Amino acid sequence: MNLQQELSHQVKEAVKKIYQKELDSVEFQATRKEFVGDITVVVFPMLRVVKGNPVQIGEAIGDYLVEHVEDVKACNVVKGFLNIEINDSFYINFFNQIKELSKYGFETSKEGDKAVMVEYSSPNTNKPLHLGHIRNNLLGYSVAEILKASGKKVYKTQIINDRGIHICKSMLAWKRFGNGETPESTGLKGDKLVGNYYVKFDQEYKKDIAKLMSEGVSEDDAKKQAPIFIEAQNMLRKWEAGDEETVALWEKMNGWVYDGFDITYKNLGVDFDCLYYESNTYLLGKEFIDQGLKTGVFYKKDDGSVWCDLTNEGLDEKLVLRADGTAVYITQDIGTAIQRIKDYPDVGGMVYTVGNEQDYHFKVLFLILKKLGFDWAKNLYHLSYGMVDLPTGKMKSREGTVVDADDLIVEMANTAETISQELGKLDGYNNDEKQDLYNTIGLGALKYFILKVDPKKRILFDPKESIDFQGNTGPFIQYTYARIQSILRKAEDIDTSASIENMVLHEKEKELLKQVQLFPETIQLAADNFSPAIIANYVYDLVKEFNSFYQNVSILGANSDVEKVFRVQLSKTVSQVIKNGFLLLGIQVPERM
RNA sequence: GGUCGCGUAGCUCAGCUGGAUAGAGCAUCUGCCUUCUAAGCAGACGGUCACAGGUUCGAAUCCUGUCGCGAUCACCA
Repeated sequence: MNLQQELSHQVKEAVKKIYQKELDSVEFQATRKEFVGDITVVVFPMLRVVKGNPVQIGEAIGDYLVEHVEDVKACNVVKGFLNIEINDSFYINFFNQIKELSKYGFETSKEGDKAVMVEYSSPNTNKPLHLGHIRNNLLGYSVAEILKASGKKVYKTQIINDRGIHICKSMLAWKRFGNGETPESTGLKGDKLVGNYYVKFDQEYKKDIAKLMSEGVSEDDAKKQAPIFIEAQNMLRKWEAGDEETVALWEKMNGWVYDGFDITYKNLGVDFDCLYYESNTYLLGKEFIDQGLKTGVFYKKDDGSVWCDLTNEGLDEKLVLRADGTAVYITQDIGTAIQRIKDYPDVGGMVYTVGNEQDYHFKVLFLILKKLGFDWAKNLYHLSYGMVDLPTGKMKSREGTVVDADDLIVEMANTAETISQELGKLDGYNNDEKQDLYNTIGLGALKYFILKVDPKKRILFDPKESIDFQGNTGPFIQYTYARIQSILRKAEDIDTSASIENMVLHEKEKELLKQVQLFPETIQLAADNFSPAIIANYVYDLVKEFNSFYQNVSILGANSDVEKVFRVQLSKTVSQVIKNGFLLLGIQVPERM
């Protein structure tokens, strides 16, 4: 039983003894800084059961607690708030218990538990990754790590959109204008090279449209009649028919793109346990349409098209199979979801990391899967996130108004380098070590910048205003970690496992311990809400608290040996929590900076 | 037009599922490096929580409506 449960129980006992009334719950909150105490019981809700003056009731309960609960040192009542002071020994006991756990706060999955599959990234293979993909990747990766830490078994996956008209556009433009260029011949990253031809296609397409329109064709018709567009469609048909030359070209260019993506993923520090390719899954799902027709989940219109009526659920009617019998996007998604459960029978739920522009799509998809009767369908979650917009508006690959992922990563490291050199604290590091550090810091700044905001809020990114390295930022937190490591290097002779007894805690020490105590429940909260932002904000609060301690209390210069040992141990524990918290965000911490 | 999301300090964001005088960072201003790394600390300034109603002991938080911004409503993906 933890302290809050114990107090809750005792408050109920107090009410029973004093007022002969039963309380079904007790409301707690952290005591605000301006009042004396550590934890506060809110008396107001009790007034429904116990009639009387809240101050008097609070005082009566307080007296009872002081008498009956060992860890309660004293109580005071302000208005309807019963502030409880907890003995230092309680915090010290807690500290002795957790200080040597390397993964304090993390749960491990139990044998037989259902796993969660987290899908993220899922790019098209016709262009390089940009800042929008970065948000997707960081969110998906981090949520997967948080779920793991909360005690779930997790598979990270993605579905690679490797087929379709967009790929054919790049292929066609390369074929026509590429002169046999390759990543090797140009020195370009494969995804960049292919992306260039996607842009090239769009330019030619626009020329075709303009030409047709000058001949009096309407814009809509021109878009459909443009010769280069028609040729791209032909190419898609050839691909679907398995035309050897087309498939070979497709494989070659996709290969270039994958090589490029691999580098970006590696630099970003994200990974996957299994991959799905649309070229393998785009025909899936049709068999389940028949099944749904039989059970009445779907119905067929006269033209042969198949629909799902969701009007009772407040949505529209949704097409699930075209009149010509071909699959649409959602058909494929139905099939892929089912396929995944077949491939990984221990999976009991899935998380889809996809932008909020697809909110409606996933609402419909989940509803249909439920109607089809899959029991895991209730455990599907759309991790919907806001777009990353530029001051000029939306990013568009075709128009070149994107913040390229690789470029941004390099830029962040360069900024880190500039700042590091100005501060000049890296004597003794060789060039490789320095470059590593710049990457760690630059990436830390970028990742924290994106992950600290609530996923569902959109992010405005102004390339002209560089991402901060001070205040509520990744580097600020990394810096605190590095400072602690510096202390630990100087305190090598101190026994970090020695048990602490009979200490009087400094106010800053107690505040730190309270914050450390919150880590386990913070992980659970972040997992329940699929929100890395909760972890980011927690670590920030912890670090602020530590810095205040660090600046106001001397660690190595403590008055007594006991205090010195305790403070070193406390610093070490805090640094461990920082490191593990940041691990959940996919951010590394440096030994020096 | 229907549906969904968002609106908190000049800017960027917290605010734990209803609790005390709404908190941080950036920016501006004031102090603190002969003592553990100043990417830091201590402080000042800054608010009609979009607006209007409602629910109750109590609302930034829950409900309704209005306004603003965004997304979505394809036999596209």
